[in-house]
Amino acid sequence: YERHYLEDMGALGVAPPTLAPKATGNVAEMVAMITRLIESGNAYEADGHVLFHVPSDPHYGALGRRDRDAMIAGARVEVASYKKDPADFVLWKPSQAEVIGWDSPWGRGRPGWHIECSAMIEAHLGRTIDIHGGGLDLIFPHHENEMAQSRCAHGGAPLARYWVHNGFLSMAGSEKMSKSLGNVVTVGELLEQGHKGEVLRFALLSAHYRQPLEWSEALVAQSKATLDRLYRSAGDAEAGEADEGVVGALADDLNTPLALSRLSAIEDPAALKASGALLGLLGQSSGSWFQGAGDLRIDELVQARSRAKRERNFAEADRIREELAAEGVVLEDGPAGTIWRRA
RNA sequence: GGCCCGAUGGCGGAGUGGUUACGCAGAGGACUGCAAAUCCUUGCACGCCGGUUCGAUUCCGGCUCGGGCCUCCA
Repeated sequence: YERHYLEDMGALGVAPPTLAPKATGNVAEMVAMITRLIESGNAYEADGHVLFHVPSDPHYGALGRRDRDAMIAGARVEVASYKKDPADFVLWKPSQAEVIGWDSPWGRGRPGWHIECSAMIEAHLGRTIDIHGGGLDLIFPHHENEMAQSRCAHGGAPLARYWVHNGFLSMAGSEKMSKSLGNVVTVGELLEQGHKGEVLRFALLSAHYRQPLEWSEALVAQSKATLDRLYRSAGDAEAGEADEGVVGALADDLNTPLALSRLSAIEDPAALKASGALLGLLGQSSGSWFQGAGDLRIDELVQARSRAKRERNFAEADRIREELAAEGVVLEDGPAGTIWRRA
């Protein structure tokens, strides 16, 4: 599963992570953090569980911008009897014999969801990190709780300086894409359908990360058409200086749609190449973009057609062009001869 | 029910208190043996109702619609 994920991300031009810790390998760190939270009075043991005591943290609720009363008033789930406060959440819970578990000062059990992240961030990145990302749906409770745990375990030091939450991808005409609804389209499937990873990347970048994005065939087609044009105008130039407009758009909270639109205004191919690189685009040669690995048979057919054209045998020339069109190859006659590309 | 976010032309999407991008698709023209590509021209919008303002797509309030969350699991 992890391998597929990394392959898909690679196809989209996403850089691989330098560090990918696993929760199961960091249980000791979680236990240590929970112990500290108990010592500092922010957590307590009850009925085999260890719970974070929300009222002990005066800053709780800042991220999700909700107050405690609203949270409690809106609660849909029964409050477990062992909680001191309805908002308290689990740091450690007991495991039955058949469930995976680790030994701890509170008996055999497993960590709660939120503490995993807090402990691994502390262990691998330090107390305060620059940017913490995640989906919009994780703001509450997950990130709120992570923040609270780390803040209280670190004497008030914030967990992250900036929070970046992305909007959802949805399928045209349906609700949010989710495995349980069965309306997913995977990167792997799209690649198998013949879509290029770079096209998918462009499509994903076409909406601001905070906005929802509705996935559709039309979106993919538009992205492909736009990239085709950009590749034509970039040609095989060496990357030069990136365009200031593109840099400015990205510097403004990663405004990728604006950055993409500014790509279209760049006339200098070297600047276009460099600016595209900032977005992870236009990295291929125009030859590999339009023709892929190349094809000798197509080259020969194109030459045969050029001969026919020279003899003004347009019927034969058109026949060859249509034959190639049928397999998705488009010909363009220019002053320097005929070039071909895959549609 | 509570809280939060969004609503821009056929489609994607930026942005703004007054002249509003850009891309894709469309239309017309140039070019071409015909096309393709390219270039030129061109039509098309700011959910609804109020308010503030000389003026609102932009600010405020309400409404409608869409999306997310409300401590079960991760």
